[in-house]
Amino acid sequence: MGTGTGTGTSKQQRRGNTRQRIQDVALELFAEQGYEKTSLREISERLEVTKAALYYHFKTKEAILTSIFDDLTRPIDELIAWGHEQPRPVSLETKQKTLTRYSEILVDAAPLFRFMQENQATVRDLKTGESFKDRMLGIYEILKDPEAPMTDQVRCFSALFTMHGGMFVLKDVEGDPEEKRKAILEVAIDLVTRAHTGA
Amino acid sequence: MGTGTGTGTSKQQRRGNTRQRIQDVALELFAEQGYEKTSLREISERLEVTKAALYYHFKTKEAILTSIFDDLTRPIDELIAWGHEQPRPVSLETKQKTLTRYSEILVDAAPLFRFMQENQATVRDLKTGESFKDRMLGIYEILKDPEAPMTDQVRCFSALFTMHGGMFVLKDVEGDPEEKRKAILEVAIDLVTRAHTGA
Amino acid sequence: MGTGTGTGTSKQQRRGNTRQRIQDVALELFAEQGYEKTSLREISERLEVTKAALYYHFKTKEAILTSIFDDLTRPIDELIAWGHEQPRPVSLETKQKTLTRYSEILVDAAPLFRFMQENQATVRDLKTGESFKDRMLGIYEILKDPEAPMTDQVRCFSALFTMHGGMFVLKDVEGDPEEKRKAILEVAIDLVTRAHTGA
Amino acid sequence: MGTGTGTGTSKQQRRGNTRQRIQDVALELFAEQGYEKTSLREISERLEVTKAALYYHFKTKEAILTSIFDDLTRPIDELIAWGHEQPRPVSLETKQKTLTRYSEILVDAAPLFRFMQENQATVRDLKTGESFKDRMLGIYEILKDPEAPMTDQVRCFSALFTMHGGMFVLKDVEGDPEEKRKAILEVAIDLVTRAHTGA
DNA sequence: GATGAATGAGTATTCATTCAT
DNA sequence: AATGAATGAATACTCATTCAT
Repeated sequence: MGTGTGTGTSKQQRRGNTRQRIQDVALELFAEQGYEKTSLREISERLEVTKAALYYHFKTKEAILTSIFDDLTRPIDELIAWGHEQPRPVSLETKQKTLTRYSEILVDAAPLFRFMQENQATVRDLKTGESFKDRMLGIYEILKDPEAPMTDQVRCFSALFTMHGGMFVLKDVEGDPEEKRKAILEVAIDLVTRAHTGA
Repeated sequence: MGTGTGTGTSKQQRRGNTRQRIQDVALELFAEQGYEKTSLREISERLEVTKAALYYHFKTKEAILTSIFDDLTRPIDELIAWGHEQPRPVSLETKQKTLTRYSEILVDAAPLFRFMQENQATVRDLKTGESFKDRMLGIYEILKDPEAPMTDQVRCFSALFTMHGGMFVLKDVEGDPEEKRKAILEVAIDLVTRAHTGA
Repeated sequence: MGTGTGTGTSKQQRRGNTRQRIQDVALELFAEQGYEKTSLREISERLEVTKAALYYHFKTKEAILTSIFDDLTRPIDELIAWGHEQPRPVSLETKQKTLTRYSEILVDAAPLFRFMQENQATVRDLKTGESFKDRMLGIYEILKDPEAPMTDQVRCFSALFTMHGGMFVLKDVEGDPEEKRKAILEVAIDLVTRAHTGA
Repeated sequence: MGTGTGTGTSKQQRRGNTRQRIQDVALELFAEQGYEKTSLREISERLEVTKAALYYHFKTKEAILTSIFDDLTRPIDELIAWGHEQPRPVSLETKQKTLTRYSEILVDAAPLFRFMQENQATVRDLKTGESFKDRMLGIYEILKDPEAPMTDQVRCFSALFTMHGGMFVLKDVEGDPEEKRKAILEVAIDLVTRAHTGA
């Protein structure tokens, strides 16, 4: 279904979508080696353009990163917005749905999340980074019950950590990826359910 | 009966413990700003010595980091060793004890763990980093039951993530630190217990 | 009709030939002070560009040196190629011609050869250095007669050493340069002739 | 006849001859890698002493080199002195004897001469270096005949170059070392003889 | 006769960024 | 839409040397 007839990406095809290609390659490298350790030279070499070309499309190195975040965090923002529109107190069903959708988002944006987890120190003082923590707290707001005891609050966080961490460490464990994702989701939902019902 | 009456550390006092001081300052800065973003210039300036002095005590920048790890990961290695000596199948009690001790270790070496969590991308390709993952899997080995269903395997990982993540994110939540630590530990133990009993 | 009427090189003129200028200045300094003792700072200062500019044109310090060699050793390679195409056994005439041409090459690339002679220790473990020895042996291959007694073999080497050494030490002896070069060439040819005829 | 009974050099043995050992190791390394590229750290590590110890025995790095030269160039100075005492005009016999003795000196101090040849650029601006050139000219003074034509002057230099160069390049040629040395000496003597007789 | 600790000046190299074309 | 050429500031690291002990 591809438009190209030859192998690889022809110069023709490349025209007009360089911006996108920069983002793709950058994310790939950032995730692989970390933000600091990835240089613009590396990115431009892999794209077979000059460093200066990157500056035509983005004002700074940080702007490349930020733009990637912007594209990919939109679904999360929508999820948060949706959650916050739901009637209070938040129903168990809504919480479960939130986790389910979050799990899907996580899979779709896996490289970005991997990057975020592994580069917190760097990302922390990017404006974008700030908002990541906020987003996590945004999801947490949907799940938590302010009246519940501390252990149940922890359970809600735990559900989130389980999903974040699980995505990347379970690679080292045998088993079918989709099955693993489901198991992770199940544990997360279980945690939140128990926090909700106070079981 | 200390010799110094004034404030600050006199040059006298400093003699002989420079190595230790380098490690302290380095960890502080690494945790604050990340490994890559911390330069040897910064470390040496804060210590009021020259960069070259750092090189008298450590062969490379990485060696500074490694030496800090070596000192602080010993307790974990001991815990793993102890766990692996316990009779198989591992009793629930042993698992609980493991988590409890791990929790204490985590608190003691908090800055190091914060650093590790936030600099995974960097730490990954340090030999030392390698071994961190191994250590986590080492603890996991004690907790897990290879026969148990996938969800229970996930619960064991979840317990670990909860402890790691909890330590640092709960800062942003109100409440007494010690109480929070206990709540985290409780949730972790609960997860492992349920995995163990298959409840 | 040059654009500059004043002394020195205008910035206009310099554009586009920086690479060449780096090579010129570098060779000059390398020959004057040795490779190790010449720093990139020195080169860049003399060129009135920044050190980073050097790195735009050459990947490393060694690459500067290598590039100079590449340009200047081509004539030698051509001479060797020519020599090896000649019918065997090599005629005396061919040998004499080889020395004559070699002598001219030596004069043209005098600073480079001076540099090589005086920096053998450094140049030795550069790939480029390797090939210098090979080149010398390449010329030697044309001159030598494998059946001849050891003394005659030595005479052939001696002819080469005489030319190499002569170029630089005879500076300290009175007399017209061109005349001296001719005398050197004559002695070299004489050595090879005697080796050839077994006189 | 050695005093030690064990293998290797015991600490006992080492006492009192550290100065000598420094010179030995230094020359070895200087010859191997060049003067600039050999650091005092390297020397001290190979000797299993501290860098500071070197400074107990020698005022500077250059002083180590100079001291080595002083020890080893004495024979040459004696040869020159002897040569200059001979009646003028210098007889052919004296010239031949000079070359013969020079050849022996060269073999004895081979590493030093190898070093000198390969590090001329470095050695040039050491006071010691100056004197090396002077020494070579000193030998040349004995061999040359100021009235002789330029080609014969060149022959005398050529004899010297042949000996210097020959020592090190003939390594790459098959044959017995002693036999090669003799062949080299023979060629050198032949050159000087022809210069002397004007053949 | 030597060490432990440190310094000051230097090195090659890399990076994000700029700008005229 | 992109390049070629360059910069300024930084970085990790090395070296010869010093000096109190």
